Amino acid sequence: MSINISVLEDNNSIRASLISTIDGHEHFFCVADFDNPNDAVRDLPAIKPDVVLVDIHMPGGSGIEAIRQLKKIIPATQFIIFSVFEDNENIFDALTAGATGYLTKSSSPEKIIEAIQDAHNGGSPMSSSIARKVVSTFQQKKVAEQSIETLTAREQEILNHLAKGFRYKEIATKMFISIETVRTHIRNIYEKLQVSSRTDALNKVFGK
Amino acid sequence: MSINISVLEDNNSIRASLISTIDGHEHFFCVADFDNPNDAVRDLPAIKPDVVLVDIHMPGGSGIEAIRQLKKIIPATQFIIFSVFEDNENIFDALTAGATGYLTKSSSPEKIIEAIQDAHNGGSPMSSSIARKVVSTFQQKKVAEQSIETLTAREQEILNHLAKGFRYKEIATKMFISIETVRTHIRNIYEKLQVSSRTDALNKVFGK
DNA sequence: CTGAATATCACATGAAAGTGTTAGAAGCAA
DNA sequence: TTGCTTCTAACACTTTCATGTGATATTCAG
Repeated sequence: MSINISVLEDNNSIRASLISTIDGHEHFFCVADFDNPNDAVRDLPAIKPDVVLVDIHMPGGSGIEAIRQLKKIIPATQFIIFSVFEDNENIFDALTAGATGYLTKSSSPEKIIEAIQDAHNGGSPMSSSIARKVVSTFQQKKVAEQSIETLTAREQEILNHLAKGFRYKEIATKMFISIETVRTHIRNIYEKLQVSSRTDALNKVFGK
Repeated sequence: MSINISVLEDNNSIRASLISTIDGHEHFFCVADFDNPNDAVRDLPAIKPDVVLVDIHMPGGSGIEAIRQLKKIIPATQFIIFSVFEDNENIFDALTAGATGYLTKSSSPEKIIEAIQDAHNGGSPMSSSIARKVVSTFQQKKVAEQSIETLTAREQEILNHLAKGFRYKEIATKMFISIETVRTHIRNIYEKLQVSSRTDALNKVFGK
């Protein structure tokens, strides 16, 4: 089972080095390489490689933007970022654009090979320090979760319905209680959360 | 530089195996082990280990719940899940509860040692297949991003104000337009998004 | 047992939000 | 020019929401 790979990287020597790393592996084939995003966006949809290694900063555009466009056309292709940068901004943007892996340029050839294999097998290769940054975005909700704890079970239940956009009437029906009871609970919720509207309450509890 | 580690795992043989893996390493010390969450929540705050390996399913409670409680008291301690399960539910819950790593029980002793080291050094050790599940939650926003593109600049501006919970009157003042105009824009926004309330619109655009 | 917390229900009032319809001004493209 | 889109604005009407001020029942800990 062979893997077809493409490289998008403006630096000639880095690109050459990547290609030789890839072609040095028995089942890996570098089927196309580009030094600018435009050519890549134009040609890759016809080539449909399994995996593409993508640099972020290139003269002529961002590799992230290229991924955003290509992922719509060839969603089965896996994109791995290959960048010197490790900041939250780039990582987050890359992942939302459709990248499934994130390598730093200091990665060894062995790591690169392993990452390509991982991505092709449905994994998301990334260093554990990058994973931490991804994970930490999940944990920023902890502040909000404290305020939710002051609510009773019934109140939390109603809050979740509010979050889904149900009207008081609908909530009442779903919970087999009167609309007046729903009102009362919501009044208490708002008081505990120190807000005075549905949207404010949701913003307070479920972050922005 | 040595690392103090604790183990929370109900299965006696697995726990013993973990402990021997840890103590077999030069700079690792297993300073405490527990076979149930209650004892761990009671004793760990005084012990303050650097890293804790935590099983999810135990008679007496969930390891995830234990992490949730402990992380508040000893936030510097790193928690690594050690579970047979690899489903979205558990992974997501564990990370929001405060776990920074996620290992499956099939991990080799070498991987375990490496994971402990990673977690202690600020990383989030996890397999690339688990990372993929984390990453995919980021990418689910793509559907929403398409619907936002159909909105005009002015409409998007108003949508953002809606998201912050401002009332029509406030939005009108901020944007130097009449409240009637705000209404009109919002009517158009709702039509484009195929919704009929503020909350529904926000859920549609800014994921749930 | 008693009081606090929770859950339930009610009525009144005004503010806010949503719906239907219409319409003028500006800009841009065919 | 004609037509389309966007931004702007207004009026009428209905529904939903927020607030104030009550009340009763249940549960559970001290």
